[in-house]
Amino acid sequence: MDREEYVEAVLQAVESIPPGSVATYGDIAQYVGQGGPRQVGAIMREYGGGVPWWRVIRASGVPADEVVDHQIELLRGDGVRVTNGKVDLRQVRWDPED
DNA sequence: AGCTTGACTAACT
DNA sequence: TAGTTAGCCAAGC
Repeated sequence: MDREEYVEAVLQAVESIPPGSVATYGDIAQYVGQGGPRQVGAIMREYGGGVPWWRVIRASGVPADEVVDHQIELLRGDGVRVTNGKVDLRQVRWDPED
């Protein structure tokens, strides 16, 4: 699989995250079946502009340091419960089944 | 070919 | 609960 295809796959995965849900970088990597969390993060940095990138957060439930503030707002706008700057993964974690 | 870097993680302390 | 450490994977030099 070429890097370009990998990027597409990741972007697609992110696009398929429904409003009100979030996924971790690791989840995306796992879903795509290739690369790792860091690769996903790198892609979001470059090509994330066209997808709901704010629904992708760290496994700890906290968004990337760069965009914490903005991202939290967007998430809340999606109806995601955010407690003290952290997302409650136990309840809004994305399930590919949906 | 070897080293550095980073929207990451999980395990330890 | 908060810091640190080691592992991770691909890209760029």
